[in-house]
Amino acid sequence: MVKSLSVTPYLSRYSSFPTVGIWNSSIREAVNQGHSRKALLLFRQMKQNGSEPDNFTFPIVAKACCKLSDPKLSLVFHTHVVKSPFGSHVFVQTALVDMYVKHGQLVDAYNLFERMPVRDVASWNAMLVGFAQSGCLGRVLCLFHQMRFAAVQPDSVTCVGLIQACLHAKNLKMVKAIHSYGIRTGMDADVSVANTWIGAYSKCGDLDLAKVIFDGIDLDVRTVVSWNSMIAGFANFEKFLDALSYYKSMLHGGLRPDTSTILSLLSSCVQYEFLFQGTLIHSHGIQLGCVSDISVVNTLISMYSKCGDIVSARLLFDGMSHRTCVSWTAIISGYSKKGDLDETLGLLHAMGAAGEKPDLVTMLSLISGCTQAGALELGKWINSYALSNGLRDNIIICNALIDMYAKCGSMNDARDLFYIMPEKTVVSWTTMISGCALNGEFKEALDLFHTMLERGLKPNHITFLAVLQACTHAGLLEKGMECFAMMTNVYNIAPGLDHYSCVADLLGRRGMIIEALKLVQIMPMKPDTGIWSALLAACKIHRNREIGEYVSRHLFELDPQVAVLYVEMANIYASDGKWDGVAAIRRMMKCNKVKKLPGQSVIQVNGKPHVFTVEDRGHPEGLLLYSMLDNLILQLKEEGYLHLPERTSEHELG
DNA sequence: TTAGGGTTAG
Repeated sequence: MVKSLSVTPYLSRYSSFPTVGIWNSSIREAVNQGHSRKALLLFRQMKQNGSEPDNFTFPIVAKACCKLSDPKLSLVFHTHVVKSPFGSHVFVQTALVDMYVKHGQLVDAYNLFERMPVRDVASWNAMLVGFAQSGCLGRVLCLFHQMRFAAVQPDSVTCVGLIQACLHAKNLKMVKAIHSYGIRTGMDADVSVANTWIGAYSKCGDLDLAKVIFDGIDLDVRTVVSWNSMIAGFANFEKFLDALSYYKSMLHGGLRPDTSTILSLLSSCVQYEFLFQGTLIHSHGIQLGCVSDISVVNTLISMYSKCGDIVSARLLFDGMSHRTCVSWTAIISGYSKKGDLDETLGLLHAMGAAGEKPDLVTMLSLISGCTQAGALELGKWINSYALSNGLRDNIIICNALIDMYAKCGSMNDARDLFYIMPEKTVVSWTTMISGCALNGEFKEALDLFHTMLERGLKPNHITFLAVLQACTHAGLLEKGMECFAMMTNVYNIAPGLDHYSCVADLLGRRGMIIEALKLVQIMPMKPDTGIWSALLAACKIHRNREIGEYVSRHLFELDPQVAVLYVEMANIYASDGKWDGVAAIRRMMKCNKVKKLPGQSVIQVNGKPHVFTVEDRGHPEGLLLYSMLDNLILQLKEEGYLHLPERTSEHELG
């Protein structure tokens, strides 16, 4: 039955005896207002009225079908088109190609495209965008060449499609090549093309270039999408303050932010120190009417839990009338990061009871929670859960599980999983190398690194960091220096501060303090407290008071509130018999109001966390623990390990 | 043309 009443508003203002043109305008109006079902009803009514659809009608109806994404409906529509005398018209066939592309039916789209007797720029674009969105860069480039061979002039849509394909392939070089092609052909004047470039460069990590393009768009031409693309770029790299500053400029310029702006901004707000600003954005979202959008609520839950305000996150979650898998994951992730495994598991069960199944991201949040809490048993349970739910075939899940096993000290489980993985990525190898380094399996770490290279995998900056850490902990100076040189010479990876820290630590531990200091002085970035601390520790081990004083001056300047630094320097003076130096440090600590908070270790036994500090006698089984420790030290000495560090090596201070 | 929950290091 045709509900004629529901479609009359679109027709009544034109005529009671509509022509094909009037039918087309009415259908177009319904589609543009988002009323796709009404558009289809109008189309049906048009045919029942005896009006024959023309080459303009079909593309509009195809657009309605696209929005409804119902393959059955599309098939019915296709049969209508075939029967029509306009079925072979280029507009109509292009609309069909586009419809199949939007439904993800690329084979059907391409079959139709290949049989088209005439193709215009829109037909080529529809197919090209289809391949681009599926990440087939090779096919996109091939189609682009064929298009130019067929003497069809590419336009801004072609350009956007090409950029999307390069983004899928994460090919920054190709993005730049297409950018220069776009400039040569004058397509950069189109704001939507410029917006795509901003998005492309920021996704590839080149935020400076994104800024250059953004600045190049005239103020009165910039759209909300231009601003959103820039803000999303900062959000991708968790640069909240930059994102916020652009948001403020956007407001100053009189533009009204939309849901996308709020979502990006919220997703970049991930630190406790920004919680207040996050709350302000939340209220902006309410003013703008965005919080009725479920995605915004999900992101708010995530924002509050990442900023450490799990209570607000839970309030929002509990107040939701409808929850998706993303909502459950956001709150589970919050509790899991907090280390609250009881609540995490409770929510996982509640999720199942509510009829939602955990997906890949939910599983990753759960595994990462176990890793942080050191909950090996629960981690194993999640492993079997993933296995029985068909999620254990996923490389990312396996990588997270390997990391969990390694960080919980269960290297055999990590190995078992690593070796049965049918396919491994650089992340898998890096996780395993890093796990070996963490657990003192230095030879295995280096063997894995070489096997990885032999298999033709390209290590990244994190792989090198893991390898350098293995070398540092094992004291393998030559090997470490070899890998450090390999980074730049073979793999063209510029070492970061962390890599320099590792090498400085490696040199310092071996007593090459002058060489370590020289490295710190010549490196291209400003040394941080970490690298100076490594040098200070080396000065302490090798009793180098002179360089120790120089290093500590830098450290005091950078952060005068770090207690360890005073302790280390006092130890250097004490070991040199310079008691006036020790006294001076004590005075500095008092003057700067520094208090030494002891470091803590946490271990879970039978699901219960136990917290320890240095020389902690407060544990209920403290006496037993220390007698066991003394026993172990005695046994080690008997085995020939004579140079054990003293348990109370720290100089009494504070 | 822009957007939500997440794996390797730190």
